[in-house]
Amino acid sequence: MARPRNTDLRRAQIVEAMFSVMGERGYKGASVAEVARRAGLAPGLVHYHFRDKRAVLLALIEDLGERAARRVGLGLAAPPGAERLDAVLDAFLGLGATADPAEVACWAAAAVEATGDEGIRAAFARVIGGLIDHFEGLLRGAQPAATRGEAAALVAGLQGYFLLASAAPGEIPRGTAAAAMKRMAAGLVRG
Amino acid sequence: MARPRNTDLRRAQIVEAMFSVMGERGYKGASVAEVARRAGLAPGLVHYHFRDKRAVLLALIEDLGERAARRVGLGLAAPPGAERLDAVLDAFLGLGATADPAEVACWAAAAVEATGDEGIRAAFARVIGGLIDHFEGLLRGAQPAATRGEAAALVAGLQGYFLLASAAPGEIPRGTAAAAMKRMAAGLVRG
Amino acid sequence: MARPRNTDLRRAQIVEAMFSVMGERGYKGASVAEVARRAGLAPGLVHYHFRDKRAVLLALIEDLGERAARRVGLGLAAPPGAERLDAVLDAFLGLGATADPAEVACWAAAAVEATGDEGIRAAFARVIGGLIDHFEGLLRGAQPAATRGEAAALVAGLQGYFLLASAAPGEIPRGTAAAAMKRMAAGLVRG
Amino acid sequence: MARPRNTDLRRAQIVEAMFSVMGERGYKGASVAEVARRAGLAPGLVHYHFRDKRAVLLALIEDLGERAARRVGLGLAAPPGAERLDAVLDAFLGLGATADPAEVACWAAAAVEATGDEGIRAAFARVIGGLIDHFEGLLRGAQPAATRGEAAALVAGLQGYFLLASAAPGEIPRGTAAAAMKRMAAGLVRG
DNA sequence: TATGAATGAGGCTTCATTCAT
DNA sequence: CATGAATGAAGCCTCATTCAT
Repeated sequence: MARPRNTDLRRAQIVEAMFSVMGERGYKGASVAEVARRAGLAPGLVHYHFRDKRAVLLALIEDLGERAARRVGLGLAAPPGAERLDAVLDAFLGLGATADPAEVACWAAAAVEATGDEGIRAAFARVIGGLIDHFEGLLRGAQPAATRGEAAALVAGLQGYFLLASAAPGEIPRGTAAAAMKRMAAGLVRG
Repeated sequence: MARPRNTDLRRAQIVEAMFSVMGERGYKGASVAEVARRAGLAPGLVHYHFRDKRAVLLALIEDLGERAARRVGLGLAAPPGAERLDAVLDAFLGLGATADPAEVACWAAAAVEATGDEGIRAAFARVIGGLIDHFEGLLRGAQPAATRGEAAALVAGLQGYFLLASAAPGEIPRGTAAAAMKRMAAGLVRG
Repeated sequence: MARPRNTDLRRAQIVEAMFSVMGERGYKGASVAEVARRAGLAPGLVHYHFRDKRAVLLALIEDLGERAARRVGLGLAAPPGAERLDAVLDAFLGLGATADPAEVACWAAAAVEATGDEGIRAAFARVIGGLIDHFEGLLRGAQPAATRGEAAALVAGLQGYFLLASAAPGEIPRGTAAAAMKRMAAGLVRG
Repeated sequence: MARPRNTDLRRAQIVEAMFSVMGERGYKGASVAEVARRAGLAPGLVHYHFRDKRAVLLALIEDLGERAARRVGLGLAAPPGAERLDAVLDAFLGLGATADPAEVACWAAAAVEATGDEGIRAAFARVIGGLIDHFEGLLRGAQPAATRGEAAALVAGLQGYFLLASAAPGEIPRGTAAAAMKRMAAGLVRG
């Protein structure tokens, strides 16, 4: 007897739905009702598995970090050094087939919420910090004198690229701007 | 009676207040009542001078463009070429004393709204396009072969810097990351 | 131009409606929507004039205090001393035509909320304290050695009478129990 | 399998938990989930053992009656007459070490619910009636001409004392007001 | 009996917008 | 132009109750 626990599954479903809705409407615009609907769940269930809407955002921010880590992972097949950095940048810039408008928009929406909320900011900063860590390693692989500040600038560049790709797509033609982004990164490597 | 028209003054007050509130709480979080309060006006007056809240955002986006143009103007005192580009970047990165958290946060909040609204997106894109124009000229001044895609990447980098400075300030130490940002720009110039 | 302020009127209407609804259903059972309906107002208006539902309760508690003071006032026509105490007790016990089920039930409902909320408790205590003050004076008028503890016991007795008249009316036949209540009070006066 | 029946135990646990929670938050504020948690049971179990939340309240009211009867019992060790009445009053007024905030608050919360619900009112009235019976006997033991109305007034006084001790403790100093309460009771006995 | 997930109604509150003055 | 009250639609959240296991 006793129902089997399925909280992890449900939480994942809800975060996924929040990901999708927030990508379209931002955090405030993502109503809990709509998130539940898109997850195929009853409205009340969201609050059974999460304390409140904010907790869903926190979980989503973790999830964004994992998605980013996966993208980094995609590039690790390449040989170390400049080539590997290049491959990872490709994975992020979506030169391949991995571009995802929702993911891109979620980063921006999460950042906006982070601005006004201490706790969100901390979670967001942790994830961004992890991303910078990854890029610091990649940069060092190509240029041993690379600094953390440079890795941070690189991550900022990617976030900005995401931001504009989402908010002013016409002005940021994915191909050419992405190529220029890589050239900027190359500037760091050459020192 | 011929009461002197003061619509322009009022509109500016309201946009300024929106700028301030939205910098703290985002667009959806900026209630009309709070905007009015911060402008020192009665709530009803906002809708006398603007059709709706969205119209205030549109006006604010214009305003952000003008603020950016002013920053560009700050650098025009420098001699043309690499030095001028450098001076303008300084003005944006706030290496001088011009950093403004509200401005930075407003860009991100506006971008998020642009994602989900055709009209906002168009206005935002126009302003971003104008900014890219400016940087395209600056880049060309330093390196005649520079492309619009490179200018776009540069603007994206600045926006990303703003985003993270606002959302994860601890991870983006203003000094070192800003310096790296300039080095990235230099990479573009050297081609 | 400019709308005339009518906040005081509206607040009074809302408190009156809360008085009525809460007398029937208790505080938690008194939904803001029902309170608004009974006041003939739109639901949102309650929160325009009061920060939240709790603030309405606080205002209502003040109001209960004023209603009680008015009852005390009714007895002040009687000559000082035992007669005046007697007249005030009559006013409270509703031996006359002043019994009001809602008032009686509101006292109990307010007391219950006071139990679990520091701020409500403070407001409730202040009003009860004022009532005790009145009765202390009345007791002293009849028996100079009377103490505040005796006044407190008398007020407690009245509150208990209200409570049971509201919750177990069949067991507290208004006439005979009220008479006994007065006899108990008389016991205090004789010392 | 013949699992041993434990319904009575479970019901008692649940009533005890309701007693505890309701003493802090009132009836409406006592969520079934919190009651279950405090009973150490799963939420669903409450509705297995009770038709609904209201049924728990009805059981709790019975329980309050039994607690009161036990307090009366405490005083029965004293010799009949005025002394016994005195002892019972002591047991109720908590002059000894038996004061229990939850019990006191539960009486008030139950009374409030009784106001708006026929069935609850009946159950509450029955318990109050039983209490009045006890006090009628006690009063008669001390003063043969005592009436039921006097017993009712006495019980009302005790309930009011409970009410204020719970809702405005600062205004009802337990010691002196309790002493005055006893003096009021004495007034009845002397007739 | 027991578990804990699921449901859906309803409550409080916020807020863009309208309107009488 | 200006004021500030008024409206009503959502939105977030809680919770009694049901149900599959």
